[in-house]
Amino acid sequence: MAGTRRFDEHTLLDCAQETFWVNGYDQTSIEDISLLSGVGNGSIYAAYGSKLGLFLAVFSRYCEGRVTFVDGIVTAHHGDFESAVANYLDKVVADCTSFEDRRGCLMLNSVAELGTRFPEVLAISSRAVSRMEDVVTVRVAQGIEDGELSISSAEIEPLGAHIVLVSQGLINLSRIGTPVERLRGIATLSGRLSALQAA
Amino acid sequence: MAGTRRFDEHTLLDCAQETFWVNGYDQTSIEDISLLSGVGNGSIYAAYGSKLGLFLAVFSRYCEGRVTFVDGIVTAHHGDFESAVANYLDKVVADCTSFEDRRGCLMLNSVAELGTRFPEVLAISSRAVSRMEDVVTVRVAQGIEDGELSISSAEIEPLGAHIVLVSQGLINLSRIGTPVERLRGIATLSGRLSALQAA
DNA sequence: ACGGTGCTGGAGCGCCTGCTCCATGATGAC
DNA sequence: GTCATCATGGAGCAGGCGCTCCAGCACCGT
Repeated sequence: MAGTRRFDEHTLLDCAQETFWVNGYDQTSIEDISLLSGVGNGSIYAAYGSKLGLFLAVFSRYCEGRVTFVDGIVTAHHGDFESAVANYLDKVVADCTSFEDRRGCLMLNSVAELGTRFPEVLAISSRAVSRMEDVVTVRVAQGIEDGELSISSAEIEPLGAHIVLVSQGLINLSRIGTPVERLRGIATLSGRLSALQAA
Repeated sequence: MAGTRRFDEHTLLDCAQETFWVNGYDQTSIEDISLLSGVGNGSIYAAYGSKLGLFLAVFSRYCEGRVTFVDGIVTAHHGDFESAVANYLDKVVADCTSFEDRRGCLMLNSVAELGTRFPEVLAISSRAVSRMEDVVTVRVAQGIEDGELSISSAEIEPLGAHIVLVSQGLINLSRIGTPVERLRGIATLSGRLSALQAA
């Protein structure tokens, strides 16, 4: 077939993600992305149809990545339940404070900016959050099986959701510029509480 | 003095807040606010200087209101520590689910949309969050005094921050459309964990 | 009554940006 | 080697918006 795609989709999505993440959706113009990535706007519109189309491609990929990130942390860790929670929250804090501009999480930022306007953003986000909760909930269930914590079975799922919620709260605090040490202090306490260990 | 202000500032700020909250900063035009409030744009620019100036006036007032909201809930409640936390989280869930469009919290939304662009937004927000944490931390300290929970004094402040963080996490979940019953379930568990009561 | 002060709000300017169009040339089939 | 195909990206269009300007008028002090 003639006329095969010549631009590198991976590079384009990386550039677009960076710009959307730092500047937000409305403050990002297609021209910004075009200049940064070297891909002309005609090619972008041919491939994604609209600015929103490009954004949703970026956004879906990002959310997938976040789920994988959480899954990686939880799956890779070996240790009791309390240390698993502590490890998870530590990794989240380390991740979100690694950006000097404290840009937060593209998913959380986009939900706040675009949730009302574009239902697709809410749909993609809530699916991603659900999957994160599933990953954590599985670890909670395993903790019960191993006798590391005792809660009623009806509370397994809320506990998974609670832990994910706490991680998002930490990212939020980091977004407003909370110092790392303080974040770590809160994360440590939150982790112990989530593992039902009196402080 | 001649030429006294004729438009009602309270009405203007209410209209502006509503529009900024529902549509976000960038999607709100001065003309929108002008039409909704009946105040001409010349008057708005005379009073606030710029779109950002108007927004910051709205935003400061909103954040003040949120601190007062939290303070009112915590101060008005009489009961043991666990019920105080449960009551606080319940009220927050009730508040943010009372909007059918699940618009979330103007403070959290604005931090996400404008945090990078306008440092003033971060400054105002972090001050407001600090004050909320202070209010809750005072109640935690009182709980210790009353012998309702035993944690080291170094953990009083992180626990206050943790509880505020959880409330923001719940608002976030509500923003993506989580059903009320599920929010309440998570809030109940989170409350018990925060009060160091095994579930 | 009267005059002046300064608020008011509609009209308009300039800029930005999402999107379209099209001449170009690289590509692959034959 | 030749040709048809189609991605490419710069130029341009149309609409929206932040902000300014100014003529008019409501208000208050005298």
